[in-house]
Amino acid sequence: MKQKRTTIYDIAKALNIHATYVSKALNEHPTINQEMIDKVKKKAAELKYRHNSFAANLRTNYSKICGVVVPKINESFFSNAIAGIEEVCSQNGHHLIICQTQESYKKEVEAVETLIRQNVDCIIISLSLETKNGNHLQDVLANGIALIQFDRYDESILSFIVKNDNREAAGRAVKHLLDQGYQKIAYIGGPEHLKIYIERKQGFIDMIREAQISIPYEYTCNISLKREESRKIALELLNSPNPPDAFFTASDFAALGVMQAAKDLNIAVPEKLGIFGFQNEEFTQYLTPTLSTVDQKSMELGALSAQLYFSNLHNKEVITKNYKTEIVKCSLITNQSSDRSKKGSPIPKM
Amino acid sequence: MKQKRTTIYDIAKALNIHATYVSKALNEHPTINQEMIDKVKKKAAELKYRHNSFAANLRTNYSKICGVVVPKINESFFSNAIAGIEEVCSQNGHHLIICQTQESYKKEVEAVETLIRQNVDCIIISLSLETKNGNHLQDVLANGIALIQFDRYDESILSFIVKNDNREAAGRAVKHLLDQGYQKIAYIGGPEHLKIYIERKQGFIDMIREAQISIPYEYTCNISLKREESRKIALELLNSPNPPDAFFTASDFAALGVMQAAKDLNIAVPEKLGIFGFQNEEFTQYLTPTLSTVDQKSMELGALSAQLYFSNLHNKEVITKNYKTEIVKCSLITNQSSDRSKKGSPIPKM
DNA sequence: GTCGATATTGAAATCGATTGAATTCTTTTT
DNA sequence: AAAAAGAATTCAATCGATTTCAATATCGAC
Repeated sequence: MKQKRTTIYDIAKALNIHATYVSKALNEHPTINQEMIDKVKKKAAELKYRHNSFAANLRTNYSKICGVVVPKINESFFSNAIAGIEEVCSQNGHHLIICQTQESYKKEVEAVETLIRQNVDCIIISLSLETKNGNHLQDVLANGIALIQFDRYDESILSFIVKNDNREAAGRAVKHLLDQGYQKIAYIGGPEHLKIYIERKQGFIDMIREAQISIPYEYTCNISLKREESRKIALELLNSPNPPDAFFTASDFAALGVMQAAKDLNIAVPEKLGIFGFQNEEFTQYLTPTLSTVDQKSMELGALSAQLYFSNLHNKEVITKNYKTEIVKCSLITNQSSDRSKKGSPIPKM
Repeated sequence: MKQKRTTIYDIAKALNIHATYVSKALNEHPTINQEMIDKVKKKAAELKYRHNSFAANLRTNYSKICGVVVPKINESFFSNAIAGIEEVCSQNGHHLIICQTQESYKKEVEAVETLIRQNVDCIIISLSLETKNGNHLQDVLANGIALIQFDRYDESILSFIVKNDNREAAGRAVKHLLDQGYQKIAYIGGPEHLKIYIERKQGFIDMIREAQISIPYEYTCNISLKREESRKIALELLNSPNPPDAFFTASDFAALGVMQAAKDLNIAVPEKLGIFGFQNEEFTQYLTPTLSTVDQKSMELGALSAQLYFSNLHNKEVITKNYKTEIVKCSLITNQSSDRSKKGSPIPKM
């Protein structure tokens, strides 16, 4: 059985004043003089009083809780984003309920449902891979809950969007490969119902076009973000009559698969094959050779998402409908897997 | 402004019955017949009714929320533990509020305070490195909130404890090193106000004693879990007149530092130096050579922690005071860094 | 010393669901 | 047909904080 907690009534009784007064004192209501505020606070501490969020939230209809929905909390991109969100939220006296979708659409719908039920003030979400559209987010808006999408979003839903300059960053990564002398660059991307993968591919195409080179049709593939799949795809391409001399992938896990394929076939990286990933997973720096990747500034991305809530949506009487899309610029991390300048056996950075 | 939600009163009005009845129907109270239950549920769905947790929780004093406090959600040990906790909690209709302490005592106290305020039913915690004692957990118990400590615990606090067989697992790891022919094994551990580090060291000592070998005093060091620190310590030891031929460390990050030191000094691993870590961080499998480590079965550990709540503490009128300590057995992952059987240049597993 | 203005404090309603007791309605029993 | 038993439904109180409005106290001015 849970203990009965100290309430404002207990404090009121102890001080022989009215509970209303206690509430006001604790909230430092302007009509209460400082002396009383101190007195009440002292007694509250003495009686180990703790504000009961439920009662307050029921009355005010605000929970000071942000719901966060991400595919996996243990992918570093997301865990860093959460760290950013948490920092900003706790600065603003808000707490986090975190839900994981495991890339499942069904779990995502459930998570959103749960968060609405929990009466969160705001939902910060990154869609699952299975999610084909964001219609389930309409419910969030209908309940007057602030909505912010980051990284993986559906732009047809009215909300703030925080994303990377995926297209430009992809372009810069490909440019780097070209600058290193790679000519036949293959691309392994993700499912194209998600905008980010369209953009990354577009950046790849932009740069290939700009360099006025042409690549065979089979060099671009949109289906795989996972290690094993990418490994197979890379093996096939590398064994073909006209193999690529570099890979740009939309995920580090895909790049890892490519690296594995190169090892399988005893192809030297970066000498014979350049590899460039995307996402800056922690493991990229532990590989041999270390993997070049695009850092999405995930922590900043998360922090910015939360900031948008506090500066634009929080406590705003009328939600102004001028939703913006904020862009966080990626930075390139060029590691050994794409760096031909130091030829010969690379010395691990470690 | 947040929307006003549909309430049981709205449903009651629509069906011309009493709100109480709606509540009971939705909860499938035994005195309500099925026909009515269906009718009410149908109308509820029609009106997009959502149960308001706050109102219910205020009344019942139960929130169906478990608070989780961990040092860092982005260390794989913890994120896997959280995944295990989440699975069990969601199976039991509970949600998670997750707090990060960043290994800071102050943040840990705040997190616990916050969770009590949020009226969570249960707190599952793993202490921060800075935490010297668990006195702040006394408040949790005083509020009748169930308490479960895992991995890093203070045994003087009355609670369930879920931990690994640290001592035995450490012993097995050291045994493995001995079996591989290493004789001069050094140990790098963590701060000994945390029981787990005492235990791991104890396991190390047990096995050294059992093998009837002696090691110099300076071979054991308790101060470092971090990469850079360990690297320095390893460099010093390896440069000493009587260098160790193997390291057993209480954390993978420390092992990583040792590996780095070996590389700095051009010492072949595992030929000249064996390394064995602890925790099974994801990166261990991406290193060259791959790092041997102890898998703490973190997901099971988390799941078991949550299960203890549901099977022993949840809805129990009198909290029976026979708290138990549950042990989850670790499994050894012997990788290249300690495996002399395949001599010569190791082929990465990848 | 009275009036009015301002500063303090109190009363009462409210948020939405739950719960046990009370009431009404239905069915069975005699 | 009346009484008893049982099922279905409603009543009323409650959880703890907030908030609006009313009441009282305090102070200065004339």
